[in-house]
Amino acid sequence: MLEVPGSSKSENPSVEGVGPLDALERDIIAYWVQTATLLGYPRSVGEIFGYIFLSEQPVNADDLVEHLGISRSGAGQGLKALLDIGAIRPAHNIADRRDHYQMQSDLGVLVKQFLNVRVFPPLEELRRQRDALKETVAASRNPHLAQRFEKLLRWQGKASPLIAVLKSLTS
Amino acid sequence: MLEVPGSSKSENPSVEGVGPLDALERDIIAYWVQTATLLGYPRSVGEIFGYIFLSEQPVNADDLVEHLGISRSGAGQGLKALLDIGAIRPAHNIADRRDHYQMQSDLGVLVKQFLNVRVFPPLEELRRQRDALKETVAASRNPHLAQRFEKLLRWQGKASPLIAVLKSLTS
DNA sequence: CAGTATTTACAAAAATATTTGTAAGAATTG
DNA sequence: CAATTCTTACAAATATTTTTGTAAATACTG
Repeated sequence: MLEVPGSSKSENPSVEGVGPLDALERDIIAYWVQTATLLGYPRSVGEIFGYIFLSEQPVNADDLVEHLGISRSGAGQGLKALLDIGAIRPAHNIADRRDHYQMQSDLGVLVKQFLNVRVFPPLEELRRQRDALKETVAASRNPHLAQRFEKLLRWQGKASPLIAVLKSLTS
Repeated sequence: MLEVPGSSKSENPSVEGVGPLDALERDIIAYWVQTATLLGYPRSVGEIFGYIFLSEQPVNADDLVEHLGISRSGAGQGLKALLDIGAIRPAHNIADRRDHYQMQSDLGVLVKQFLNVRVFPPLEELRRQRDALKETVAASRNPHLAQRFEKLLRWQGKASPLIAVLKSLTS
């Protein structure tokens, strides 16, 4: 499923293309797959990022198809997902019409975009819903529910400093 | 799929058991389902927590089967998952042999257990893998890979203050 | 300690998410 | 601006996760 990125056969002395370097590269990709999984991304996204992390040159979708054995559309979608969170960035001025990408070396950009795209929007959606429920609970004149929501809002209050820390990373 | 928790028919004046209070309760459970999803838990876990959040009395697995329309084993597994992260706690001294649970009102306990059970272990596993890869990369004498790992470790350095903040919540 | 009730473990079924293949849409080049 | 290449969108196929049902294990009661 995984081939050697970046280096051509001539640079890789291992027999049958399954030498020590390949094993290391597989392990590194597996590491990124785990990282992606932890962040809620599918395996393929981790593989793609791993491949780009390994590759010395900017990478295009067809490289991924060829070396990771995934479909063209899977490659496209994965690249889009990584671009969305700023994990990779377009590499310009390449003598090839196809879009090429390379690793985003600025961690700040990655964290910022990830928070803005993947963390804050669902969090704000939850806050919106919570606010709406709070109104309805108040109107319901149900003392038990009112008490539960008091607790919920106290929780929210305690959590907000932490969210503020994250927000500060965004600026 | 959802029935009215806590309150018996006599307390609930709505016709056919589908009055305004029921709608609100469904919405509140839906809120917790979304929260659970955000944290990587399946729908059922969110429903169970929502039901316990709503319920005035401690809840047992059969209550969940009856009111949420889930299977007995699903109820058991969901309760276990919630117990693991400290979202609910056992309610003792109940005149019933079955295990009863209620909402964990101490947010501190919840955050602490959640971090210890769900966040830190996979993070440490990644660190372990990263350290192992670092060794292998150093041994490989591949300058490009070495450079990539330098960057990775610099990233790790920048992220560690944030992890330290989380760790401090654990104490 | 025998009998019953409850919980846990695990394989099968169902539901959900991911990946793929194809076709339509843009963009680029000559 | 026609032809070609590349990308995007979306339905079908595949893979994975979640839920269920049953059976084994454990704990309680009389």
